[in-house]
Parts: sequence; structure tokens; C-alpha cells
Amino acid sequence: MPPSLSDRLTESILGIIREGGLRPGDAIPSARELAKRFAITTPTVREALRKLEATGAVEFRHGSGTYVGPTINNVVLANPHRPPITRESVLQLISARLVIEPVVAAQSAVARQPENLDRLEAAVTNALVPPGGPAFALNFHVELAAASGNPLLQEVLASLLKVRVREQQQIRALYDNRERDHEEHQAIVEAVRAQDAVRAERLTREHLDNIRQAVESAPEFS
Amino acid sequence: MPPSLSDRLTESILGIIREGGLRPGDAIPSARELAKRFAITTPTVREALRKLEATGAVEFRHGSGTYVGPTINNVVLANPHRPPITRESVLQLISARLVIEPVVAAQSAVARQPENLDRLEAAVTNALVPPGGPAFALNFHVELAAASGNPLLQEVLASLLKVRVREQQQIRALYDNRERDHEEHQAIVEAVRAQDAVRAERLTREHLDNIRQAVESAPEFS
DNA sequence: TTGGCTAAGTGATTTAGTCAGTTTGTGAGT
DNA sequence: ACTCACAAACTGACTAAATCACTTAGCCAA
Repeated sequence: MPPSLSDRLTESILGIIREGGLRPGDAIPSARELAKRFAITTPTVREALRKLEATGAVEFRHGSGTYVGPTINNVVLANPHRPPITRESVLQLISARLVIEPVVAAQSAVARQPENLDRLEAAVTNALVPPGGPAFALNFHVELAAASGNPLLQEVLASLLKVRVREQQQIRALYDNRERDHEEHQAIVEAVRAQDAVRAERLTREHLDNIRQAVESAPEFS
Repeated sequence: MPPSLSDRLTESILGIIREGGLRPGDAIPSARELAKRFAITTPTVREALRKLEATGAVEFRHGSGTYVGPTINNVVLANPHRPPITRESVLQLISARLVIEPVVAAQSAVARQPENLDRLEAAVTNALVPPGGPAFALNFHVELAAASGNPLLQEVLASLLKVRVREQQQIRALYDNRERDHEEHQAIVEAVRAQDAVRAERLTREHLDNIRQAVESAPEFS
């Protein structure tokens, strides 16, 4: 089964982006322009662009243009069409994080890189901004993975945590533990800064265990 | 900015699939049927379906129909539009796996579940089938994660390893270590079966370290 | 300088149709 | 009764030519 025209088109458009050295935020040629260039019609171009949109490779801005998306260089992604959250899936998520995050924290402690530590600090302080604040607040757990120096680990954690944002408000409404979170985050940062991998790992495990207990003790949510 | 018609449409189609209890492989209504049902036109429906196709939520079969895809219930995905492989990205991948997989193996050892162990055994033996064999061969490392009992860990590993298939042939051509792999896989399985988490973790780390050394000592590839 | 208007460019969607595969059932031939 | 060939009927793939909606930039007047 030969790849469809739409498939080849997505590859061609990605080629335009990559060979052109375009980065997230840059504009790509308009749909009409692409249609003319490939000698096809606009609906076909739009199908290809929609596929790229689904994976965050491009973004549409009505009336303005089409732009390179933030996750075009990602290797793994959070499924934008993932199933709705259930209590079970939340606990599964925390279990998975309990396996992965402590060793990632340990890795960050040994691979300490000054510039990433700064971002980690910022994430800790951002955590105390009131809800409704800027949406681009750094996420502590994602930055903790970023401090490992391996962008893949950051992607994995970011993808896993994107699931959470849907229900973040619900959980916070049930159990607002932001102050406690903040203290525990700060302790982890100190361990990472001290390059104490064992302590960073233990503190992260305890931190996530606390979160799990909070969720387990919370009543049902939709 | 209100969600576009296309966005709402993808959600509606997902609703049809989920409320209808459809599972991967099942057929969904034809594009014309969906267009009629939502009182819109087929190009619009196709855009929405293409978005779902990009994430593996649906699959097209020309002349036959549209079907529910294999990854519709995934939380994380391998980016189908990921950037081309480089030597650096391969080493990054192995580094990330070196962080994650050993603890996952340890988790599988403690969470031992008989039925998953059977699949793990099958994956080990499948590894020796000659190249060109069935494409649906179980992957040892994915099944090792599946044995942890947490489907999220399986998804993460499967997504990370999907990157590898593109270059798998290249690596194998440069350094065919299937027999050695097989021995090491078998040793890991035995540790898991014995519920020896510490040994499973150590063996997995050593195994990945060997792979890393093989890649590092290999000459450049495109 | 500021404000509002306008025109060009862009995405969003429609309408109507053709082409190209797949599936299924029917009927002729055995 | 069985089998094979073939013809609908259904499906996705794509085209063609518009119109609507939104954004941006420029211009002009207050």
C-alpha cells in the first residue's frame, strides 16, 4: 500500500520547515501558496497540515497564517486525544511517576548543570503564584527532569504531566497542598544542588508518595 | 479563541467511538455518513479524521472504510513526525533508557504477574527469529515494562523504542549482537522470575551499557 | 500622535463532482 | 450444489471554484 498523497505531503512540508531552518513560532507558507507549489488543491494541503497540527508540528492562527509549533522536534508526545481521566488512571500515572521520577532526580543531581538549576529555582518559586496566573509557569517536575541534561527525559515527564493539567484544578480544590509541595520541592532542589543523588532520589519518592496518599484519600471525582 | 469546528468535530468523533464502545479494528461511520450526521461537508470531516489519524486514533483503508486505530487509548505517543535520527539523538535515547529501564525492570521483578511473564518469555525467543520475520514480534524491552503491571510504563518504553526501529537495521548491520542480546535478555528474565529486583536492575543496566558501547564504537551513520 | 477605516492576505468552510480502490452479492457456467 | 467472474454499491482520495471570517498593515483624517 503506497503512502497516500497526504502522507507524502506532510513529509514534504516538514522538509520545507527543516531545510529552511524554521523554528517554533516561525511562519510557514500559506495553504494557498503550498497548494500552488505542489500543484494540488487547498483541501488536500489542509489535510496534511491538520495531521501536523495534531502532533504540535504546526499551529493555525485564523486570518494570520500557519506557524511552526512548539513540539515539532519532540520524540514523544502527550496524546492530544487521550481518553478522559478516571480515578484509576490518575493512580496509574502516579505509580508510573513513582518509578521514573526518583531516578531522574538522582540523575539530575549527578549531572548538575548551573543554567538548569536556575530554571529549577524559578519553577519552585513559580509554584506559589496564585491560580489564574501566567499559564507558562514552569513546572517543577518537568524542570527537575530537564536538569538531568537529557531532553528526552524532559519530554517524557512533560508528556506524562500534561495529562494532569486537565484535573489539576479538581485535585487542588479537594486538597490544596501547595505550601507543603513548595517545601518538599525546595528540599529536593537543595539535594540536587548538593549533588546528593541518594537524598534527591529519596526525597522525590517521598514527595510523590505524599501526593499519592492525598489522591487516594480524596473522594471520587468524575 | 473558541475551538474551531474541526476541533469540536474530532471530539465528537471520539465521542462516537467511545460511547459506542468501539475498540481498535472496529469500523467507524464513513466520512459521508459523518458529514450528513453533523450537517457539514466531507472535506471538513476529513480534516478532523486526519488529525485523529496522526495520533493513531483512527486508520484509513482506501475503498474499505475508516477504522479505530491501535493507539486510541494511549496517553503518550511516539511522535510520527519526529526529526531524523542523528548519532547524538541515538546516544541521548540510550542515556534516557539507562535511567528509566533499570528501575522499570526492578519494578517488574517485584510486581511479577504470571501472564506477563509468559509474554516476556515469548519476546525473548522471538528475538532470535531471523530478520524479515513477522513484523509484530514482541519487543523484549517493551514487554519487560509491561510486566511491571503499569500500562503507562509500557507506553513510555514503546514510544521511546519506536524511534529505534528506523535505524535498527543500520545498527544491526554494523554490529550484530543478537546472540549476546539474547543471553542477557534471558538473564534478566530469570532475575525477574526470581523476584530479585536488585539483580534485575543491575543486569538491565549492564545490558544497556553494552548496547551503548556498541553504538559508541560504531562508525558514523547518516 | 492617535484613531478608525480600508484593503490585502490568510485560514475556515462550503458545494459539487470525479477518480480509485474494496466488498458483496448475483448469476452463469461447471 | 459449487465456483468463479463480474457488476453494482459503498468507501476513501482528490479536484475545482467559490464564499465567509479573521488578522494585519497601511493610509488617512482628526
